[in-house]
Amino acid sequence: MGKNDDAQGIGRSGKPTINDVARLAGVSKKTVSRVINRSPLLNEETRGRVEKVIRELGYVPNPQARALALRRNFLVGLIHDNPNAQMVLNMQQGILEALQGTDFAMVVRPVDRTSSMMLDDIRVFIERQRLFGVVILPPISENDGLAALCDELGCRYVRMGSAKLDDPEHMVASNDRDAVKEATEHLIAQGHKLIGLIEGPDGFRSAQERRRGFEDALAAAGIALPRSLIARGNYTFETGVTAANRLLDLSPRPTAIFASNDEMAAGIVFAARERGIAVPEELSVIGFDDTPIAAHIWPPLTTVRWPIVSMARAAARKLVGDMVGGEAAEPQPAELPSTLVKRASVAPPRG
Amino acid sequence: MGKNDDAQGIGRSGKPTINDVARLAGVSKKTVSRVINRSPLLNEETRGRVEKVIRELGYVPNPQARALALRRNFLVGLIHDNPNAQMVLNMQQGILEALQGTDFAMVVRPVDRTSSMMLDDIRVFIERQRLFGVVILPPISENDGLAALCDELGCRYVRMGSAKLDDPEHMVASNDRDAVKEATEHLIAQGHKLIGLIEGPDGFRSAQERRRGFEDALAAAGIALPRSLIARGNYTFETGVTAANRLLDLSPRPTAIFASNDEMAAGIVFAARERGIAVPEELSVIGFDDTPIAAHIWPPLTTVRWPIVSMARAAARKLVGDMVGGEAAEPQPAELPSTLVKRASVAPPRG
DNA sequence: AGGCGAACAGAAACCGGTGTCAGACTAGGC
DNA sequence: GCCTAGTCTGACACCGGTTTCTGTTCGCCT
Repeated sequence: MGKNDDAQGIGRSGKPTINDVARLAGVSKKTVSRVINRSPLLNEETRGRVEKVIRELGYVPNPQARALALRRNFLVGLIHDNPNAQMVLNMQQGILEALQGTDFAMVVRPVDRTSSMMLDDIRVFIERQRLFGVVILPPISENDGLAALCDELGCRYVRMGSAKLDDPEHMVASNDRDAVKEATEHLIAQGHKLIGLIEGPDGFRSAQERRRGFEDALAAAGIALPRSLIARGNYTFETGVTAANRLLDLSPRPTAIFASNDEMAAGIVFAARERGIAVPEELSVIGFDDTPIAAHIWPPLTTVRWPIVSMARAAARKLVGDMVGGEAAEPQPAELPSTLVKRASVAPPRG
Repeated sequence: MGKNDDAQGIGRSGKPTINDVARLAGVSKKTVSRVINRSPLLNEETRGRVEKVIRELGYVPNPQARALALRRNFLVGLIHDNPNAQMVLNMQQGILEALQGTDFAMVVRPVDRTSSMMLDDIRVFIERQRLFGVVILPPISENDGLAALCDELGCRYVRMGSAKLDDPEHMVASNDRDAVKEATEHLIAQGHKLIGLIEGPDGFRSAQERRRGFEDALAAAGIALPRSLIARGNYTFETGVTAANRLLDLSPRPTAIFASNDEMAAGIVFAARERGIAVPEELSVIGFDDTPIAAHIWPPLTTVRWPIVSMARAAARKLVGDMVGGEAAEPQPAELPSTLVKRASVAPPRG
């Protein structure tokens, strides 16, 4: 259609504005705005014409102006308080994949769960940046106060976690319990009967779910689980070493140990090595997460692969889904499967 | 709707605006703006009065409005293309520490160095978000085209790297060469004479610097360095295994190997373990970076601690330094020292 | 014919700050 | 006392969108 009718092209001094688009398309600003914001009451023919001009001009709406007018920034926040760098980075990757090609960017916000100012800090963060939404990583995703804060601020949120909560709209979870049950059954199938557990910190949903999966498998096999075979760590390598030492002091000694994450599983291998206990010949080990360290120690760890990149992608899509067209708009799953990865840290018990 | 011109406090419906401050302080918007932006031509008495009102109201300028008016967002970007999650996360931590208490937030942008669209993607990223500045991580920090792009876009930048470049204004570096020299001297002091090197990828400044430090130490000790003792990896665990296997096939076999980063050093330990070679009794290993994996494998790795958190903090302060008051405004160093961390992967050679 | 709603134009206000420039007010020189 | 320079301040336009409001045109219904 007619373009450079009367006025020149675009203002000489930079990128095209909404006025340029309106003028060249022969419509009003408001109509262009309707196109951008996918208003439903719009003639298809008009929409097409405007979109054509937008494409030709390479017009991109100024995010700052939109943020000001809409009182909402096109930013999704990533809130985490996580000791595991690989996990956080994988989450970032998943979110960025989902945001690829949209107008959204990601801002990262690590927080300190132990600080009394935490919720206030997050409040300031969300308000100041006028975040569109946030993805909340475990373990802090289990903090209901934070979810309530998001609701109060009108900030969308998706919590990531290890088990489905009541509200699938705000949740992306994995099925840790089933996966750990499967992993434990793998140990049992190898002939292990004296199996230790290093569980995660008290109050963590993931720790609870994984412990339950462990107990499920033992119960199903009719194997007793004395308290003494359960130790607790806080998901760090060092506490894994400590907990492993406690279990390895037992007599009779367990022939296998499941750890609630890979860091602690690496701690088991480390502690065993210090004591001259051979893995997997004298001690089988299974971890959880499948972080790089699992494959990079000797022996490589059998572990449960936690689909965090997919989970993060799903979470981000769930957040921005209805703001963008196409594939992202389709409903995102609330649960993704974890799978057992068999490597070299498991063998049948001796004797 | 909702405006209350009367002398009441603030509109009940939200946070105080610059107009509220102006009205209560009995000055104009512009004067408040001058206070916020630390304008020098301002009566001290007026400034004090306005600051008092700002404090009482808890007023915080709206970042979106400022971004629109200034055509510049209060965001610093982190650009990286890095395989090492721990390093990236440490960088994020350092940057966030420096940004703590300022008006700035951080947005993260991983890029694909191999993509031909990379520079275009980054251009769009910087322009769209109107970034105040970016911190560029190695190895992509060595890309001069990217620095030129930032200059063109009027976006401040700080490159992080392993050696000082010409321009200390845009650089925060470590002294890898000296640190590796010291690490290698440590091996030599233990009595090693047949020392292998697994260097990083071709074209990486860090790889080059670390190799030079290695060569420096050998040359100073009068030890020859045949080509065969040098293998190359690309900073991943897997290539470390491959390179180590090549070196361990040699006869005579090296009694020590220095790897240009910890991932590859972990690969050496892994490969040695596969072959039944005891570390450190039969093979000493030194890595670089001091990532968690260094302390979490057996034996714990002697390595060079790379001060990336401090470097990132310095980089971010250098970026925003003159925008905020206080300590951050003081000039930031262009070089920070790496230090040798002695652990258990080094021992005197046998015999 | 008159009525009605959909689709859009155009103007103006607004979001919450910042730049420009003119004017007021003070101090010093004659 | 008058003029000039320099210091401080405020009115107003502006950044680039969105929203509100009043029309206007057109097609369709009764």
